[in-house]
Amino acid sequence: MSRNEFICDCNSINHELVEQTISQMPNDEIVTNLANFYKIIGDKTRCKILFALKQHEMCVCDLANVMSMTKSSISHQLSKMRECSMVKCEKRGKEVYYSLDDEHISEIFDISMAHISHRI
Amino acid sequence: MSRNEFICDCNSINHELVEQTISQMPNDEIVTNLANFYKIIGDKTRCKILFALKQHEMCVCDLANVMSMTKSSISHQLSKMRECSMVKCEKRGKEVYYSLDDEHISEIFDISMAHISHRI
DNA sequence: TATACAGTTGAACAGATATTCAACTAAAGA
DNA sequence: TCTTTAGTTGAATATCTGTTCAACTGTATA
Repeated sequence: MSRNEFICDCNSINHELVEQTISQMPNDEIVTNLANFYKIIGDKTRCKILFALKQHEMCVCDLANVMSMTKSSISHQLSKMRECSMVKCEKRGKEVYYSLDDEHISEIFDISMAHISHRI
Repeated sequence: MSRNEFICDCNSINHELVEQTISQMPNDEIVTNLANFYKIIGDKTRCKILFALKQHEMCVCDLANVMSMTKSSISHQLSKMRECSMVKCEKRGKEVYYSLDDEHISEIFDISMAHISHRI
């Protein structure tokens, strides 16, 4: 990348550092996935759903009552969480039981919780 | 909480589990903080800023060039990241140098990255 | 088979949020 | 002191996102 391709014309730019950082930046797909993953946790409703499912598998009605929200609203959120493989579901009779998709989710949630508690 | 206070009138509710989960739910302040923290990482631009600052401290112009974005836009994002103590800054001459606020941020970012890479 | 129930889904709406633009502050150098 | 430069800030706009509502699917039961 040559000098005049830089978007900002400040004189204080550390060109070597900028170019090195660009070259080390993870590819767009990874960054997108990382951001999308955190966007999902970055919502009170979904945080609480994760916390609830960490305790025990639950059907949509259970979750609706835990959260004091409508089934529809919970179902929409669960759909997003399924999309990114945060939760999995299993239909048993008329009910659909949801649980965390894998141990990773629980772990990362614990670490984050500890991190936050540490800062308050 | 008595039976008729439940928001959803399904017959399949596991009342004991629901009440137990509600009682174990972290208080609202903690959930809010957790969600807000992740909302900040849950954005491509801010993910990239974090990645860049993990490599080295940088001024706003450096970051603008790394990201190919305007100084104003970067500055707005840095402001949000400062608010939740993700980054800190230090004015030296005309420039303002930004860096990650503490080791926690770097750690949690690494863990998340490993987690995501694992899933792709 | 008809009905009730658990859950899903798409459209619509309201509130949140990222970027742009222009005006501003503060520091450096002429 | 005047000008330039690095960065900040508030308002405006466009886009995104969470919840609601109503209609729908599939399963259980009377």
